[in-house]
Amino acid sequence: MALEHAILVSLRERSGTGYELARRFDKSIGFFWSASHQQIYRTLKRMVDLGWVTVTEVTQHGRPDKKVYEVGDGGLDELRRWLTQPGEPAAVRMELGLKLRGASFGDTDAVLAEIVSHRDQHAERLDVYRVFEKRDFPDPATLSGQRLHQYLVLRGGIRAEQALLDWCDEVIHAMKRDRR
Amino acid sequence: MALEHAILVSLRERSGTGYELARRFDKSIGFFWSASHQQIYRTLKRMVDLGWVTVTEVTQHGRPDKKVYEVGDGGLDELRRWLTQPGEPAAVRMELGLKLRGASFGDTDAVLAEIVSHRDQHAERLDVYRVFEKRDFPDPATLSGQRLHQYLVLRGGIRAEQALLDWCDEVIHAMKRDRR
DNA sequence: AGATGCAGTGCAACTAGTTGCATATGGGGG
DNA sequence: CCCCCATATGCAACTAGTTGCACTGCATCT
Repeated sequence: MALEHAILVSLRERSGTGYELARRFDKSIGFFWSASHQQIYRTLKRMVDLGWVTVTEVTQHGRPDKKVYEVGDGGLDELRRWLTQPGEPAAVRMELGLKLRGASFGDTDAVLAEIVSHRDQHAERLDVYRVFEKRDFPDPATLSGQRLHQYLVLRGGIRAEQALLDWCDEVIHAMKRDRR
Repeated sequence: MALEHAILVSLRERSGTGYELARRFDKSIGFFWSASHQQIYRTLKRMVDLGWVTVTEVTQHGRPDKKVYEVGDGGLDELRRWLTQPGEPAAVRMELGLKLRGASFGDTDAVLAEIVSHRDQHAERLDVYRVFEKRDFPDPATLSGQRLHQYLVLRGGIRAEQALLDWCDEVIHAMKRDRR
């Protein structure tokens, strides 16, 4: 599984609490790997047992105490091991494709309406990514190392959303034409 | 979950055995929804209990007996219900993005090598899809109904693979430049 | 005063999906 | 003759991920 590795990458960039990790998985990391806070807490516990991360309890004033996690030597070893170990290319999972394929057994217009709605959501995400791109990486040609890698991951998100958006538009166009 | 619905769509297009379904999930349906045979057998059993599909045992000569599944009225109802019920847009899950983001903590060249390998696999899949497109849908402008939907799903696969391929090329180019 | 929201951690029960194994029939190749 | 392959179905045990709930404490909005 990769959640451990997602956590290792994120904690390596900056140490933090389970709560903070959950926030990150709603934002940057979450653009290409999602996880709920329950899953994160459970996994952090397991990672402590494995010796991959160390935990420090921090007493706070005015808010609940927290546990700050850091990547230990075992975690670094595992990170490096995972990075060199090849994996399978991602299997595409398009629920909308499934619905489209089944559309003629039900309400074709309802499926079309859902595709229109998804189209708009992809357009919105794409806008968000484009803003990040302009704001955080105004001059991509000068990037190097970790910063370059971050930029390239964002480029992947942009390409994925753009492809989904274009596909939705193609489907909407073709289905509207077919309805006439 | 959507496996039930994937099976309903597939069985609606043509009735068949669990084994046959598993074959289909290795091919056409599998391009956008994968499932192992164990999962399929278990789900089929549950669907019989739910009254969504009916099963007929067929004695065979020369090979093991089989169970042919068909979509029943309950299954058709469920299919229609599912088609009108909106769902979330797919969360993008890019393990390669994760590795890229973590690359600077380990062996950058190993990550690059994996991206090159994935690039080739996406190119291969894309070729397969392009062959299907030319062979099965030589004149897309004339398509209608179910055939049109099948074509559009294939178009989604093509766009997804093309986007992944282009992204891999962008990453490879940028990382090679950075290495110099 | 009460509601809402953010920060913070966690259990219990469930659904989804994977991996390894077991079993049976019959055909083809070494 | 034995092993592998294709057809065909399935259990058991595991890992992964979701959903719903419970608790604390402070700040801010109504």
